Amino acid sequence: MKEKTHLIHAESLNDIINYLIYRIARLMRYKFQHDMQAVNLDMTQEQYFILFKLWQKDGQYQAELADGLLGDAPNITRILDVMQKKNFITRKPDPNDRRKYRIYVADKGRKIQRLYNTHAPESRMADYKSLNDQDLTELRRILKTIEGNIIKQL
Amino acid sequence: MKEKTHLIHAESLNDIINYLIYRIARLMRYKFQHDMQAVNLDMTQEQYFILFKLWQKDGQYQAELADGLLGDAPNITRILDVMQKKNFITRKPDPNDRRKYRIYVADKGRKIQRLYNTHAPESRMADYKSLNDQDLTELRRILKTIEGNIIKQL
DNA sequence: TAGCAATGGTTGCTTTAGCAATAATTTGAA
DNA sequence: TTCAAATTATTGCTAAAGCAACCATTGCTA
Repeated sequence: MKEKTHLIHAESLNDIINYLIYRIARLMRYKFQHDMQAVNLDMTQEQYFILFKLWQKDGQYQAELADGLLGDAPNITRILDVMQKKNFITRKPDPNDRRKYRIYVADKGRKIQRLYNTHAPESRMADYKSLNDQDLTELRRILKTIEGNIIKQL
Repeated sequence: MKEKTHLIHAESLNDIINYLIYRIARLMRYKFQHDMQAVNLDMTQEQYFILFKLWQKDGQYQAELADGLLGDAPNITRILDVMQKKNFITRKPDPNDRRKYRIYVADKGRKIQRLYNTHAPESRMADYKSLNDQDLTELRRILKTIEGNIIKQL
């Protein structure tokens, strides 16, 4: 028993990467929610991700939004339901294919874009304090590698 | 405009670290679920985290389990409800303080410990393919740094 | 062209997660 | 000692997430 691969047999829960990721994902979500409330916005992180996608390309189909691992179709349906009620987005039926809906950013969705860009950076910045650009590049590389590995196994 | 800090103003959603973490957390959770089903176990990742904590120290109070960022008290209550129904754990009232309950691993919880240790490693290993020990040490360091930074802001 | 498979989206069910409020017990302070 | 404050756990509410089943529409093919 010389081979103690700490890849897997972590002694403590705190060294298990799944657990680290799980906790940090929750923390980020939690902090996001509170940052939003601080600027009087009732928006979740997931809703923000969808808005971000729409800012990049407006009028996407729901199926497109569900791609990129943002959840399955039912999940998107329900998140959009909430976002529509809040006037973040609008659904417009596609004239060429009556099964489809195109999703557009609505008034409040635009307002959020401005608000977020002016208020969020300082708070976001603090999350990465004492880490340099190389650290974050490394982080991205490693996370994307793991993501790719997992997807390959599904 | 020379200062393009890619810390914050990521061009693409895929470079935003929150999003990367969010997606990978979901992927891991998803994969965990399916790995469990492959060995005929109806257990979620969260339930596993709680079991892991109990394997390390049996008979913890619910409040202790809620610590370490495993969710707030109501969340733990409900997860334990499910785990109790499945005979993963048992709740025993504390004789010294009638508000408290001690949580113990039950039969099926032990069985899972054995099963998981025999079946999971290969699958878990594949997640980190093409990453070496130094990468993972770096990953832990960076994630823990971010976690610390976020906690400081709450 | 008639029928069947595939596609896009929705609805119902369960679990996780956070918030607020509540109940029961213990602690602490006047 | 008595009464208020803190602690422990629970319940109700809403949102997110995965699964299965479903409906309407489109596309394909026999």
